[in-house]
Amino acid sequence: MKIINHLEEAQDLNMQLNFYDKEDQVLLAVDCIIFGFDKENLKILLIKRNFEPEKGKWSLIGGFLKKTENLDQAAVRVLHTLTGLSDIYMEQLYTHSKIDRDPGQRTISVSYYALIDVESHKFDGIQIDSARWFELNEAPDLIFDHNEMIQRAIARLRRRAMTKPIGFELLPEKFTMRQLQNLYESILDKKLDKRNFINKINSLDVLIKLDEKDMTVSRKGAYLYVFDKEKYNKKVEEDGFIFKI
Amino acid sequence: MKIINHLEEAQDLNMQLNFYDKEDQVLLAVDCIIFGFDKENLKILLIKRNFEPEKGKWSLIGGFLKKTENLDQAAVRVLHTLTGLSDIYMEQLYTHSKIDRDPGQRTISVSYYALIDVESHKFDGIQIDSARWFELNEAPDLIFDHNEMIQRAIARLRRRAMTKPIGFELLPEKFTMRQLQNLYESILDKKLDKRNFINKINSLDVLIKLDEKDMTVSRKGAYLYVFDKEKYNKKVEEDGFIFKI
DNA sequence: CTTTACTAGTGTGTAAGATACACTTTAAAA
DNA sequence: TTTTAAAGTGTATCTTACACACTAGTAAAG
Repeated sequence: MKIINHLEEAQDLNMQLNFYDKEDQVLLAVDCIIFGFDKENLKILLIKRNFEPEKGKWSLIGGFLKKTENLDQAAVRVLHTLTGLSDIYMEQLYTHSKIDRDPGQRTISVSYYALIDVESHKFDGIQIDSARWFELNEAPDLIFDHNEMIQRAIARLRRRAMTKPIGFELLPEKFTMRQLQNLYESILDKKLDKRNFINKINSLDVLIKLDEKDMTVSRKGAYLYVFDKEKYNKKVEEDGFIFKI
Repeated sequence: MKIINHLEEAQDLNMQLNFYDKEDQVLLAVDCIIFGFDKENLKILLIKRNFEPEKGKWSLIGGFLKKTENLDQAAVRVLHTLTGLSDIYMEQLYTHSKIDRDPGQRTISVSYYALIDVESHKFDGIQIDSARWFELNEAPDLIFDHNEMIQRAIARLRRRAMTKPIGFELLPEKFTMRQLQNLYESILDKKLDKRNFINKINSLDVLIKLDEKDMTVSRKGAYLYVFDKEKYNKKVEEDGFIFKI
């Protein structure tokens, strides 16, 4: 009967599915969408490829997974190798597998996004001559499916930033309310009301206001704040607190 | 100087990263977390492995990616081959790459979750003798990192169900308000207030109330509804509507 | 035919949170 | 001392979330 046939068939296919074929091995790549914030605007770091295929075109930073590491480690290694950066917030995004996404060879790529504060890392070696920061809406056309990866990364960053305190990864340790607001305005791509924003942030009660001012922007000077990570973690553990902007 | 050295080093490594090695090719698997709802409870479908390694243990449904398909296609194929199901909602979740996750061989696995209505698919061939539905909290210990995959899937389902109308994938085409509420209570694992739930759903204005009752549960009978997908899509496009429970 | 039993169905008041909105303060520079 | 430019601050109103309890309808039992 149909079900029995299907059953036998399924068990056969089970075997087929699981007796693998060396032929079906693939190359796994990791590509990093690196977001940076320079107190004004949200940017992404791109490099001009100095190797084939697509030499001379702009692309994300990427590399291949090695047998001796997992994907998170590969992402960290790739980022470090090409930019000198380490100890950076990274998160896996999505795995891209269109058959001809890399015309040279069958490659599946796992995208990661990273968040860094541009100013604090200015001299970490990001000045590979071929690397450059681009405004989100001024990024050039990229190779393969890298544009799609960036779109996904932006969407994810937007969602995450609304419910997790990942924004602070993009700011220096000490920051002003205005910088924090600029950051959220960049991420969400819309203007926010100054008073409402400050009221909301203060009601979350996870920032420490310092007795110190940033005098570089205004005459009056703006108080500096730091994110109180311990307090935040404690609130999350104890009351299931959600950081909600 | 440091930066110049780093620059040269980086370009060298660029080459290293991109002159790939056949040695670094890996097997890519796909594993499916299949959620089902039977008008009462949320369940997952597991199979007892009839092949090594870990023969006899429970696991998710899975298989290997072939050179001729992308990951979405592989997930659809694996699901269809092992259960007979087709035309099912699926979404990519996460890529698992711990080095020893599969003790037999280096395998990276991409997890997908699928949503189906158990009743409507009772005779689609899910009765492979070794497959069974489990309540979420009664699932046995699974092989490899499959438990972790399920936890991630539950978390994702919870978040998605709050902002996208994917819940309807788990219900028959026609359903009662009580079934819809049961579904959300199962997904969120908490009781909801009947009146508030109905008020909220009605305010979303994407259901059509039929002139037809389900008489199987109560004497009075409960009106049946269908999800108006066209109306929903139109609202999303025109006003950026968000389905928010 | 009447009663019983069982689930479906319905509306409002209150509290909390979101939003809109404009003037005063501060300190450096002119 | 005046000017300038950004920082900082509070309240009223609207909207949304939540708590809450009784009536309606039908089939089955007596």
